[in-house]
Amino acid sequence: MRIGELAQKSGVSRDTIRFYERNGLITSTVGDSETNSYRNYKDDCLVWLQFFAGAREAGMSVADLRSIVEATAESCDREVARAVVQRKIEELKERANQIGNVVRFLENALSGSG
Amino acid sequence: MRIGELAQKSGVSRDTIRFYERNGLITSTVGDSETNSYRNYKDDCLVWLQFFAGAREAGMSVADLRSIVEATAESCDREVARAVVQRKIEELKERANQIGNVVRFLENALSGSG
DNA sequence: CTAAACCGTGGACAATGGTCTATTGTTTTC
DNA sequence: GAAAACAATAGACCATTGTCCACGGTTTAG
Repeated sequence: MRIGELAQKSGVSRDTIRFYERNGLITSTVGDSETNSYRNYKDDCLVWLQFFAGAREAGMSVADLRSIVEATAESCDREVARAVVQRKIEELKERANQIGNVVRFLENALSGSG
Repeated sequence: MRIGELAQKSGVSRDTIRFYERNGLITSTVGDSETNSYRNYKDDCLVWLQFFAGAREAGMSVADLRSIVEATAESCDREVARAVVQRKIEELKERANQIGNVVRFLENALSGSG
């Protein structure tokens, strides 16, 4: 599919898709038309982009995402990939914990001074 | 207390403290020495800074923090403050949820392709 | 055929959240 | 009293994460 369709389906803007591509989060191929150099995106790009959107909201950096993408590439060791992802999971859980602390602090502040 | 002590106790760098102060997260007063213009920070600055550190880790922006600080100022309506803080709490909980989704996605990816 | 919509490339611009440096003056410590 | 540590201010600088714009070319719809 072309970038416009991908953008529309994923809800991620063309510019951001290109930005992600420049940063190695997704890849595309140049189609074989002789008249243009439009790029082609496979379905898994859509899946990734949807994941990226959620992950960014969850506070993961583009660098984090890249490390996951890279680790899970076909060429990579399964065990290494597993370790990288596991690590990110731990970090996310820590972050969730931290959010819990902050929420408790704020709730406490509310009831304490209310 | 002076900025150095505050930095050391809070674990937040002088530069960052000044940055926060410029952005209205904390305030200080100029001491009454005739020879210098060193600023004075009260104990509650330390409490705030510790909160800020956790809140930033939890993904809150400086603007978020400012809105909390401003809403909870003495001069402000208790009910307004409560509403602002409650709103932030909801946002944090949403974020925690989002993290949960991402974690589940990643855990699934691990067990799915493992 | 023509206008509208699309595409690629490249680079400028912007907001956020700091960090570092330079300069000048003050305290503290030896 | 000299050196080391601290302080204030101002401004430069940096990475991150996009967004926007201009350009020239392509495809599609009417």
